[in-house]
Amino acid sequence: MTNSEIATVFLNMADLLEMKNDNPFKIRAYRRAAESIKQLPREMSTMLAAGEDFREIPGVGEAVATKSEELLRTGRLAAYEELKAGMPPGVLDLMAVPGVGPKTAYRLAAELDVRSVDDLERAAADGRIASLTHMGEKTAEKILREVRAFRRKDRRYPLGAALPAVEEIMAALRKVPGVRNLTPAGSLRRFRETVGDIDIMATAADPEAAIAAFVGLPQVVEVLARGTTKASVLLPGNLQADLRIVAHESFGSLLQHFTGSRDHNIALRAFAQRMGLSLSEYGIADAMGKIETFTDEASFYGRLGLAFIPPEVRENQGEIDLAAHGALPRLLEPGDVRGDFHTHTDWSDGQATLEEMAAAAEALGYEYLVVTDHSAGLGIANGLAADRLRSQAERIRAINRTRKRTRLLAGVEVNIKADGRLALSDEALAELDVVIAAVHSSLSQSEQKMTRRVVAALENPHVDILAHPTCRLIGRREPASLDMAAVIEAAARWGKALEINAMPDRLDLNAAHIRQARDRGVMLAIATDAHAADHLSLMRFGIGTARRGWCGPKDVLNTRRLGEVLAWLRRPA
DNA sequence: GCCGTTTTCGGCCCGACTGTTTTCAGTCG
Repeated sequence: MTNSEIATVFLNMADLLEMKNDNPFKIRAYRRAAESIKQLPREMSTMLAAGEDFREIPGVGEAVATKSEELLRTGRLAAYEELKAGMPPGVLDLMAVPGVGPKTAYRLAAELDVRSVDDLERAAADGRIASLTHMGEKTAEKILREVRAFRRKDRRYPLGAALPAVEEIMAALRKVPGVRNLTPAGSLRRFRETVGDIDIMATAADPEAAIAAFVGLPQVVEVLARGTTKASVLLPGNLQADLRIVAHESFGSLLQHFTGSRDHNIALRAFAQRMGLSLSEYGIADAMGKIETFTDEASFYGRLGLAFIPPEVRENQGEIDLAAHGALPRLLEPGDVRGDFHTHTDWSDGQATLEEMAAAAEALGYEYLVVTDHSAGLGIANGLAADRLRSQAERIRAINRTRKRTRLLAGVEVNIKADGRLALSDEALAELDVVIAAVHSSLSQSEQKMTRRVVAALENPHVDILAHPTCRLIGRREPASLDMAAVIEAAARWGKALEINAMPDRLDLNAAHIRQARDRGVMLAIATDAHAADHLSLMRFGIGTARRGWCGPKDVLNTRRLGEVLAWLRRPA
């Protein structure tokens, strides 16, 4: 049973308890524990096998620890089954519809025998919902609208699609006179790999002009709401974007509030409360109720005695305590990056020539660019066998003689075959500056098999970096089942680096695994997997993901100078 | 149910919006 399955059980328990009007703080405790479990960097099954205490997990105490263990050992939870048995069937499913919470779901299930979203739509359409006490026509209409939107709406959007959309909108709004402080908020600002909708905040001399410009953008498909300081629109693909024009004096607290995460804000308010202060989006109130306002986030956090907390780590994962002690790590910044470790050219399936890639790397000011075309082998277009690889390395050396600013390193992305052997001989690999190894096929192997396979590749003394370790494609392909703790352990033992693949649809490793690897002292290499010259600019997605994994410059290989990188590559096997 | 540089008991984040209501409950972020 995975962490996310366990978390779902506790979230469902919280909903069921809420339907029964149980103690709201108990309900919140279950939700907090679930959130904490969902964000764990390690599988609870692994922790159980290692004999670790679940009560070390924030928000998890005696009860949740025992229940988690029961779930892991038996696959069921008696208390949960009992709770469900006392409730109308299907009641939890109704809550998938926005606007239908536990109380509404329970009433509809109990009083109208609504058991599914389909039932819900019928009950809303035929007047039964409107006939209930404390509900009416408007409630029924809203539910009907939400059910239909729910059916056609894609849930979350990949950051790689949302971020360019936001930048386009902001570029247009920047041209509106008097618009200042344009900043994205929400999960996009925190660099989550997917976002639910887009939130943009700004101050403006003439808010209504800013709103008018926003709803008038050419990419707007539909205007959902338009007020004097806030508007919501639908972009292509049903992506919702909100613009909020806020007062300048409260911009800091408002941006902080709308950046979240929810859990970070809850924890921050609890922290403030212990100081006798009360937080809201409008500022910080003292015991007398006097509100102090903040024009920027740093002074808002500062008033609480906290260092500025970067948006990427605002997930209630210990950042508040560290900020209170001035002990937050300095996170990686774009200017720290000196090169890229995973790129393709037209020698295999890339689009650009070696020279074009070198020129693009120079334009970025890189000290080095590692060329890692695919190896020959199973299912990979135009992969290089040993002889072509040798020719490419010669060509690279020739280019290095003419270009001084960026050094090309000869590498390969060698395929890890289904049995864990590599697609190139040790002799061929030995001639190269950098070897990255990656799985590309047989992705549905069992966890044991896949783990053994990847660990075997890491064990090869010529392999330097494991690329896109889980092979996931966000929204399209689930990660391969892989015991990441074992992979990290292997990388630590043999001094290998793990890749943070910066392709926005990969972002692999993910933030939780990055933090786990970093905490274990494993080197990380951020790489774009570029298949064209302009893909080198995707590095920022890798940097954002590394920041979500708490990485600073020393945790990341490509912050090193060329000489240090070459020394690292010669490390003893 | 969880948790402790105010507590092992007594607290637990805050505000807006909506709809159905004579004062508030539910939902959301």
